[in-house]
Amino acid sequence: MEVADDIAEIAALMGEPSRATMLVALLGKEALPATELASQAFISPQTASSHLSKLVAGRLLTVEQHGRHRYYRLASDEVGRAIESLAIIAPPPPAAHNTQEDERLKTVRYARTCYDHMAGKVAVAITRALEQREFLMRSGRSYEVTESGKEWFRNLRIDTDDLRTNRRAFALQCLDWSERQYHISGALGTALLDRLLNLKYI
Amino acid sequence: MEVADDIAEIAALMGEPSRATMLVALLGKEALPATELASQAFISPQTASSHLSKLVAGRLLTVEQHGRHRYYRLASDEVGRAIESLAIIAPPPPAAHNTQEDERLKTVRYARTCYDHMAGKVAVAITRALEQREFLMRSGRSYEVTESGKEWFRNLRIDTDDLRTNRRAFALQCLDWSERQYHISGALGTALLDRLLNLKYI
DNA sequence: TTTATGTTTCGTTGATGATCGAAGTGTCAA
DNA sequence: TTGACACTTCGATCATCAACGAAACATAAA
Repeated sequence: MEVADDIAEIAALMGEPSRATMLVALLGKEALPATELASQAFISPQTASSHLSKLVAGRLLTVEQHGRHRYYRLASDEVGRAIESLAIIAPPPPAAHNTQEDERLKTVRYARTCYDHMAGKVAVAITRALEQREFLMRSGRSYEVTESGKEWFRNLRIDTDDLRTNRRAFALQCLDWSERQYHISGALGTALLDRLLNLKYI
Repeated sequence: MEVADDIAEIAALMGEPSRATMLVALLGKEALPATELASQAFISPQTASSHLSKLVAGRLLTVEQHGRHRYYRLASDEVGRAIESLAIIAPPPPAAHNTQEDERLKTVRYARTCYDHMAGKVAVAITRALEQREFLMRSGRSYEVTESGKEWFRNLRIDTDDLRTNRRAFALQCLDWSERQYHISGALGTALLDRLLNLKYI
């Protein structure tokens, strides 16, 4: 199995805790120097160097030399997506022990655009608020907009009837790995995000 | 890093060649017994048993006992998606040595529904055909439907103007890992697939 | 130049884990 | 009951690889 070996190679690179930590660290930031990554993973610079060179050889990271620093970043969006897709399968809700959460993790969670649709704390919060005010209702795997919801969206100059024409991608529930909660994606989510960005709410 | 450890655990499970082979084998089929998986991975039943129990413990697979057989299957669509997302990052196009391709691989590639949108050989072939007849034109990251294309779709009772109302998810290019080619996804792709399934073309 | 800092290479150690033989349990068929 | 088959558990072997100390290299500031 040619393909399986390729997959195994990539997965093995991500399957080592120190490397996984560095990769996740790079999910949030744009690029980080080797020393910073080493300290985040609690390993010595030598060990980090070894890991990083493997990640580069495996095409998961790219390097850029600036003076005596070497800045590492994810090689592509696909790598980021792959890491997220693994996070989604991770163990079920960790039994709510929110006490003193990791600060870096918060940064990642906060207002992450998630490439195409809304995600992260903002999106989840907005979605929950919309649900509580009964502007949005869950319906199987997607959301329905209520009458009062239509009006609310209209105030934001978002025509839900217009978007709805294509029912399929209208307002899907989308599992956000960092919050492990559902939020809206699809056409409605994108329209909402665009609008909020225009209004500079975010 | 709580999250990173979770990711590492999942990735480590996928990062062992024998396990990866079994997972990929399950991507195509619905469910397979332990012995079959063992032979596909070229390992003894004992070793396979060990791997499979780890995959079940890691929530990547589920088991179902039928008589003296145990049928394993992917635990969820998310697991399938994660495996695919890893395959996408795999080494660049393997330099076209199509001679005598693995038979099982072909089976996976053929007419794979890819959960939500069209994928696999059929979808790629259809998409390319549509492009060649100039029913479809690439435009950045999405596709545009030409005038002659509109008519062709209308014959299939697919109203492109209707779908187009929501421009965003209308007809995205979607990279299929098994073919490493772009094909259509989004509203148009789904509508086309539904129609073809109804007409029993597939 | 000297000194400090960022990073790599080398060599060794130690732990983890894949593998299979041997032996066991459970299920089906004769 | 007696086999045959599907699968698991146990135990031992063996290879892989993460980790760091030591040393080297490279760049930048003193």
